[in-house]
Amino acid sequence: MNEKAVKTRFAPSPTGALHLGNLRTALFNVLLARRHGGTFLLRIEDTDRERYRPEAAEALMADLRWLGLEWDEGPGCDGGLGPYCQHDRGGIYAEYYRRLEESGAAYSCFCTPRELELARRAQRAAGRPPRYPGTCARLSADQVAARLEAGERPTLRFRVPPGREVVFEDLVHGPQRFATDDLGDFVIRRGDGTASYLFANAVDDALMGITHVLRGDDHLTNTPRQALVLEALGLTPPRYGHMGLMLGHDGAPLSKRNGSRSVADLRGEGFLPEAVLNYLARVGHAYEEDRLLDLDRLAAGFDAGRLGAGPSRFDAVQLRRWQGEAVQAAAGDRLQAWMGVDDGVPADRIAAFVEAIRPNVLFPAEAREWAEILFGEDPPWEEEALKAVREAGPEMFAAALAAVEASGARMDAITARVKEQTGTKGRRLFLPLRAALTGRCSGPELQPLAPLMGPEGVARRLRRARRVAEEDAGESAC
RNA sequence: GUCCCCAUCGUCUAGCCGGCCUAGGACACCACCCUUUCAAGGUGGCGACACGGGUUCGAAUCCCGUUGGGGACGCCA
Repeated sequence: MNEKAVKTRFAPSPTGALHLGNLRTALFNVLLARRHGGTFLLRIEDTDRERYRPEAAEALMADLRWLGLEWDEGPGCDGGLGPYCQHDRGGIYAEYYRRLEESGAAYSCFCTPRELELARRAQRAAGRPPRYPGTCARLSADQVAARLEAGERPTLRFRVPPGREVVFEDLVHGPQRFATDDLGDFVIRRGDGTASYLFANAVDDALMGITHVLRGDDHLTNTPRQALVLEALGLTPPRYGHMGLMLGHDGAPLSKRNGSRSVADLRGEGFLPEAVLNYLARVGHAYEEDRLLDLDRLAAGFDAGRLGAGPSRFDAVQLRRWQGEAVQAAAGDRLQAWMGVDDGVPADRIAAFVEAIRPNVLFPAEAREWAEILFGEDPPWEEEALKAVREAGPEMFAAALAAVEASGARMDAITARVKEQTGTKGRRLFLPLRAALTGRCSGPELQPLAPLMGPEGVARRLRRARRVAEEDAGESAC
């Protein structure tokens, strides 16, 4: 792309939570703008009063901010081309509707939803494509006036010119060509006077100076309609790039059932924004670098020409992989806040605690489990751990206890003593100790864990293990 | 039904104008190494050009068809 000023946008409709699929298109538009030093605009497409949810727009913006996807222009960030909520743009649209009506490019349609539905059903049944039959396309001015007089509330329909071809160059698909004869006349203004998507979205892109739009493949066939509207208005359309949709892990459209989650869900689970971003940036786009990249580097490596045309599937395993990278890379104090273990970990040991468990946790919930294991009074046993302790026998823990009395909570002293007195080594040495101290067979390195628990904590756990091992010995003796 | 899009390892993908591909990487998986445990790390392995025709000296790469998936055809966006 060599255009001077690239301007992209994200234009969600506030009908619900921001989901992974939408977020990905937002991300790519941010990346494209940043890559070229351009601007990224946010526009709220809230023309549908039926589905509009007032809190959704705020939530959406909060989600974008959480991810670091700030907009250069949009709500709360006036660039002189607002307003940026379509609900507030009715006055602007009115002028363009007037022009379309005047030139005959649009006409009033009095068909009711019921009639239209019936017509569509009949067409389908007859094996024909369901398209507006043109019932109102040739109403005379008098007829229209009379029906308006009678109180009918028509929609405004765009008159698709017959026998033409609309051609455009898609950023990811290359040259595209559509016959207007395959397009039915479509509604550009609802009966209640609000603007429909096909109209508002296209007009606003042009009015707001958008140069590039990256959107889902599902919009590819909308493009010729939008191009026609803009052409009739003498406005310049942006260049479009339609990327393959992100599907669920089963290949079906993304839904709750097959992996789709909202940004709010992800945040609630403890996903780090950079993990989400790094994952999504690689779905439908490839990076040379397969390590965690910040937004600037993600932008630097972004190339709209490398966007995939084919669909891709959501994969939770890969998302988790990036989460792992993000946790390892995060600064200690941020991780501390993220873990939220201030209540369960003594203040003077919290920093060391964070570093000790960092390699072994993906989510705050796991951090809290480790806090409970290390600092709780009576941490729970895992079955395998209990087994390991019983098999080890009480002598091992007695020896460990002696080491703690002599040298404190030091793993090296403990293992040396136990090895010396019982002759165990390797897995048979470490596993029972790990089990005794943590109640688990796997986890963070023991070396830094012991000092965190302190001599008292270590001793208490060793006594508990010895007791359990003794009970077991007694039982077997019977 | 009409129109449109897509098709490389299990997943994300590299492969853009055909030869440098006995198809590369990452994640996952498996094995080994390392570490007196688990994990991390290191090394290696498993593993794909949907199918059928063309074009060509030569095709994953170009063309056609088949199959499969997706989308649009809404007073949703």
